[in-house]
Amino acid sequence: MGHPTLEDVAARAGVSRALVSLVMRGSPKVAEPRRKAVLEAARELGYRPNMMARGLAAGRTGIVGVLLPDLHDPGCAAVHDGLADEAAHGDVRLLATTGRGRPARELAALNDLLDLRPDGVVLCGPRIAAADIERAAAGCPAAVVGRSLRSTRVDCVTGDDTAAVEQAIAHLAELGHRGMACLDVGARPSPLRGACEAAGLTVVTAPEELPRAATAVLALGDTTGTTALTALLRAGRRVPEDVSLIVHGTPPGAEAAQVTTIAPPPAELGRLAMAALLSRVKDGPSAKPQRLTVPPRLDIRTTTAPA
Amino acid sequence: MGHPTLEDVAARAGVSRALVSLVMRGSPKVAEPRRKAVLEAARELGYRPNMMARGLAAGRTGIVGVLLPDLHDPGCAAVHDGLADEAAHGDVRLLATTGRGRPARELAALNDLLDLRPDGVVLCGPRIAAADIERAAAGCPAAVVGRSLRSTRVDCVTGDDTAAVEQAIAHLAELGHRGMACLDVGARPSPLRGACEAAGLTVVTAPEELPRAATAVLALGDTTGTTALTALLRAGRRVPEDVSLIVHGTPPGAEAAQVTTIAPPPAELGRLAMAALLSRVKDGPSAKPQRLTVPPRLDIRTTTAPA
DNA sequence: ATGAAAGCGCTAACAT
DNA sequence: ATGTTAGCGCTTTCAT
Repeated sequence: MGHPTLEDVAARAGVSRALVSLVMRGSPKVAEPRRKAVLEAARELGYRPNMMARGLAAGRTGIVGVLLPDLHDPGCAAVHDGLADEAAHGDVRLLATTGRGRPARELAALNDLLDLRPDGVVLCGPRIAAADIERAAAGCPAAVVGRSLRSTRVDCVTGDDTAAVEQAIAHLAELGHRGMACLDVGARPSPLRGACEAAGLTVVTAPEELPRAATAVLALGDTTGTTALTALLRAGRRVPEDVSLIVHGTPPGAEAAQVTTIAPPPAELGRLAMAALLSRVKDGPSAKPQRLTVPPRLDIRTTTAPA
Repeated sequence: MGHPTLEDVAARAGVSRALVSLVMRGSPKVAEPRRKAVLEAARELGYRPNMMARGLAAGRTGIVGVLLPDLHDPGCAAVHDGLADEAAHGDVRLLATTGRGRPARELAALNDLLDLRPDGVVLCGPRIAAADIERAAAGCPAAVVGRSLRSTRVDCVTGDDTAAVEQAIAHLAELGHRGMACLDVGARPSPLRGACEAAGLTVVTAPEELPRAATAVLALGDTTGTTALTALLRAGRRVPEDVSLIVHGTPPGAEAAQVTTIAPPPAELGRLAMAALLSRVKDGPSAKPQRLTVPPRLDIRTTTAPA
């Protein structure tokens, strides 16, 4: 035989199925002796509720699906932490799928998630078409982190990129730097590149291309954050004596390597998104979508110093 | 109304429910005109199969649950890639949960996974008790990556740690290094530390503690990998001129930073684990457990040079 | 090749 | 406080 069912537990405890169901869901209206007996029987049999059956019968699954573009992105990991923290407040379990870098797979992963009939979905930095997101949101409460959609039903939580660039530049300017450059390694151009150019920064895509005159650099991108530091150091330029470095993003090891960073706190983004989603799940589709913008946080460590 | 059901599709296409079910699962024994009509109707209604109902009725869910200790671990991300690659060969969807660093939460996450009645589960570097793993494996095919269990039903795939240390030391020795040290930053001591000590390496837990005499260091741990490099560089020691560095693990940016690494290829671990699991799913619990050990791979980049 | 009918394990409304 | 019952949406024999 496979897994024991509610019925098995009921038989062993000498009660009805419904009573067991009540006990399993922690209903307060079951007499103590009965409850004890039921729990005991369940334990003895090694019973575990079947979420498939429960979800089907209840019309809600208690699942919140999380779509991640890629597990390698440390920013997404931090967002997920925030999601999980906040999810603890609701009666909800997080289940993650990933697109592994390809939009097509991301869409497939999202569809797999939706087939589970989750109570809601969170899309982290989705690369799929806006129309696909909108379609998903039509059938299931949805929140998006790190991308701003014009939508009537999706909650969006994003960092304030322009402010981030401005603050980074301001910090460097305050330290007396005049020659600043922006380093955007990474396969695709960072969404921040535009803001950097607008702010008058020279943008280069490799450390060697940095103008010698630059005494300060703003590096873009989570994954390439500490890479910029090592590249600089190995090129024989001392940091921060010769050149100051600010990284935009939340690279792993930034703290250990003591690099100054600026970024919207990713866990905060996650927390806000989950909070918005949970309230949307509670209030029904009526709730009007929230569009939250989180200010960046500047963590001054030891890679920035006076010019 | 909520989501359209099989019945809705059947009604619209003017056929029976069973026929639609066959079409949805791609059965070959449905006449072409009918099939077309059904698919058309499904598309028009925006039908999506309900996995809860399907899983309940079919007795299998097509889900493989993946338990990750922590999304921040780049090694686990790579393992997951391998799992996903191999999973594409089976008719299976990956769903991930995480313990976020705490064994208690990891166990909870595992239980949530098991409640879904997955066709199988993969545990990546689990920190929970062996008994808990064994219990899980009793009800559901299970594979473990990165930890070796003595079990009659769990497949285990691990890297060969001793060989890794040996090869790292051999590589350094070949380059003429005699003073070698091992750097094990990280909250908990690395499982490799023992092997390093056994090999006669001095183990220190902070870069400053490295003996000046050491001309080569073996750094342990995925997350702290490039950290070791920056710490060395910023301490004014040139790499590899003054000191050679090998990192054990798969730190993000290792390639970009050109650091020499040694590690079992994590994606390979994942691929093997999923392959083992899928064959176990097919063959039933009868299959005897596989215990696979993957040899390390040495990636010589630019942080190691002759003494 | 297609349809009819019996569940899968559970919840929820109702009855007692 | 506890039991009865009718589904939830689907798969799967078994007829036809």
